[in-house]
Amino acid sequence: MARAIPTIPRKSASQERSRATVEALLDATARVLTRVGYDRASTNRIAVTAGVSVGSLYQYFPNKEALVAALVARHNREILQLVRDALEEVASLDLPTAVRAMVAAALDAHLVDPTLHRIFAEQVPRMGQLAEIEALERETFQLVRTYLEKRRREISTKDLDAATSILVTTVEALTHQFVINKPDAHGDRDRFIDEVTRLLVGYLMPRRTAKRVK
Amino acid sequence: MARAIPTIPRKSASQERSRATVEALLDATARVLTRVGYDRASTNRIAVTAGVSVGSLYQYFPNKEALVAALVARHNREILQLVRDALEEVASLDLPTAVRAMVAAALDAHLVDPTLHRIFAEQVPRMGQLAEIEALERETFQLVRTYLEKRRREISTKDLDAATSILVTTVEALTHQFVINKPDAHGDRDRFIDEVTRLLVGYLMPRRTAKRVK
Amino acid sequence: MARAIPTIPRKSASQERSRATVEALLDATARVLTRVGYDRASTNRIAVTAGVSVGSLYQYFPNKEALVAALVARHNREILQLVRDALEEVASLDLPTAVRAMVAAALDAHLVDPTLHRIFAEQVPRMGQLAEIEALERETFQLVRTYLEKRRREISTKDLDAATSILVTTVEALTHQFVINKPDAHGDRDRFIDEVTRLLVGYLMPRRTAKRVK
Amino acid sequence: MARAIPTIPRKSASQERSRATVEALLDATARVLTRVGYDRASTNRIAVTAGVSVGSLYQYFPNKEALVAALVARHNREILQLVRDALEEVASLDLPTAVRAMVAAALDAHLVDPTLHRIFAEQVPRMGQLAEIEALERETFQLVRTYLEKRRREISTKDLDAATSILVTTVEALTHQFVINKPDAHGDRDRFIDEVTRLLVGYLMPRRTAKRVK
DNA sequence: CATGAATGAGTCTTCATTCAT
DNA sequence: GATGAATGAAGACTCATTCAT
Repeated sequence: MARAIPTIPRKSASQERSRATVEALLDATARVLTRVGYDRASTNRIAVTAGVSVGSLYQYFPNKEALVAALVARHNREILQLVRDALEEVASLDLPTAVRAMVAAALDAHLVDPTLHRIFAEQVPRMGQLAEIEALERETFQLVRTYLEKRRREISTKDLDAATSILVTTVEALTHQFVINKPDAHGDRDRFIDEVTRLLVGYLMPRRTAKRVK
Repeated sequence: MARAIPTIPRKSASQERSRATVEALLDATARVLTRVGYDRASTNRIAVTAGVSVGSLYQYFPNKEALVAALVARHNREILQLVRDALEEVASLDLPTAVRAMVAAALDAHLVDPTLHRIFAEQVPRMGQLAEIEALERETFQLVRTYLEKRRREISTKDLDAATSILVTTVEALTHQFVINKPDAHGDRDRFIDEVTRLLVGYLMPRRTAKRVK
Repeated sequence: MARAIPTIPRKSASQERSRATVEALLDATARVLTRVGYDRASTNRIAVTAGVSVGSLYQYFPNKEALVAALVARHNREILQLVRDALEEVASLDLPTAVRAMVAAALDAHLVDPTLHRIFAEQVPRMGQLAEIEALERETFQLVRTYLEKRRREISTKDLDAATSILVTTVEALTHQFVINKPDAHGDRDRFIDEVTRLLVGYLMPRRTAKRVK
Repeated sequence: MARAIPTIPRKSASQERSRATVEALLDATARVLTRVGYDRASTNRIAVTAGVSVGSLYQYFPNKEALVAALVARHNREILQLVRDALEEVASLDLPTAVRAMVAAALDAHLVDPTLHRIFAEQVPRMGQLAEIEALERETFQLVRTYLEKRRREISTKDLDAATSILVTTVEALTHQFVINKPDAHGDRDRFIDEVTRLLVGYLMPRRTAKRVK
């Protein structure tokens, strides 16, 4: 019998080419988006920037929105990974420390590509309906909720869903606003994290302070 | 002394007609925006809806953005008035009560025209540069900050700017999210206000709980 | 009292301008159609040929098909007028003479703009659903049927609908084929008319021959 | 004399595969044509439907038109066979019976694949220039003409070419119209055939009636 | 020979804006 | 000032066809 031919599942040449094209298109979309904004980002321009023909663009994305949505999804996936890692690291720590770490992680997440993030926030029409994006939001929710569940006893609020929702929304909003308004406030970073942490910890475990005082 | 010339600013007939046209255009913009969305809202369509010719539209607004910006401004002005009134009413009340009232006011504000609000939030490209809009945001900030200043002694945080910023951003984000996700959760309303109030009061006066316990 | 100002309903300037634009567009469509065929006739090319902007084209016609359909309708209307006139002229003549005149009229109709006619026949996708075109076909049917009804006693067939249908279809098909295949057979024209007349008269009044023989 | 080399045309394996691919492509073309119409029938879609790559399609057909032309040709060949068989069967019968049989055959021919037939008639740009299609038309003409020639003495018209032309065109037009307008008029079928037969027999042998009357 | 990713010229269509009336 | 017909740049998208693998 002949020597076993290595057939480890390898992407066929064409599959790799496809993948490369898709990546090039997403990169180009990001570049064009940051350079000229959403409205002036045409599919033709994106294709040219990607070094690919418009036809190829439409081979992989049915329309402009889908293209941008895919980019958003990719971006969100990266961010989600940061959040996931952060939560994993703090899984065993006490709540205040964990919250602080999470806020820091959220801030880092917002700084992955701030320009792009800003574009997404300010210009890209919300396509909440897009399944993938919603899924990512739901996963973030779940990750946080799961963590809170483990710490349930330390938390005063009984409605975990509400607490999670408030947590996620608040962190997102404050982080976002901080990054938008102080793009280079390196010094303020820690103070900002302190404040937000205080806000959230005070919400989740108000008794703590009380008991101590007693 | 010369006879007082009546200079009480009185709109001339044509001035009034102008004003009416402008109002009609803004109303039409709102209607078209909510009906077909930002991208498909063309100036021609808006003009037709307003019962006015496109030419007239351009008589009053240099371009499409200015038109939308004016609508946003008008909408914000209404909302700001609600906030102003609310703050005035609670000026003398204690902080928890005041915060609760403000959250309620913010919620009301978001419910003035939820559909339009959603469109603004999700579809209208942010025109942060537009002077008038920025001014309104600044005024909101100032109103809240002024209130906090009066209550300074009850507040633990020393950095009032930071506190104001956090307050405004958080209330805005949570309120917005609540309205978007639960367009008809009448029952949840009070629980929502409770939670947000607790979050913010806990942040502004953490000692309170402690002292009481003692 | 001042002299009565003549207010005979006259097309306003803009209405006339509109009408002129539409006419120019239809003429251009005909020209482009005959020059490059249906498939290569683009709306942009038509607009340029008409000396009008594409935008104007779309002001009056929602799409290419509508434009072509309007042209077909205009062409059919001209042809229908020929048929109508011919039928009116022969209304009082005996059937054989009338049929011959009608065939001649049909032939003339097909020669109004043979190139265009050929394009319509060979290249333009049938849009049978278009109301106007169907209406014209129905009117032709009615005109012929009405004539036959008047001559009912001379006709052997009892089913007038069937007879009309056969008449119209046959004349149309034969005339069309003659024009297509012999674009310049001037001499054959009379012989052709003879044959078709014989075909149809033989169908409508077979007894005639018989009686004569007796 | 050299040993006879077996040249009996035998399809090689690959030749058979080729043939199968071609058939698959034609079938797919028919299916796509009937499903989405001519304009939306793209070569890519046809290839996919045929379970073949676009590249292969172009291996066998130089362009889209050739593909459709081949399908038309195949369809016409089937129809022609029906006509041929019908004429063979009636070769020895008297003219009225023969004509009736032919009309029936034409009707059957039109019902082979009415949807496809309709598409050809209404949507496919005439490609009269295509040699094969013209050849088929000429053969139909010849078949009919040959039959008429055999029956020459019974026919009054002297110009056999003209008679053939009129016969073929008329039958084609009437049959087509009948199929298009009454897709399910089972009952009318016989009456229709009667009428058309009467039309044509009356044309070919007008004396007949006369004689009878005597 | 088969494959199917890539191509890109060419379409249709929209819409903010202008300007003659 | 009002009107609305006209403009035309620009964009989204298609599809017959090619060619590297």
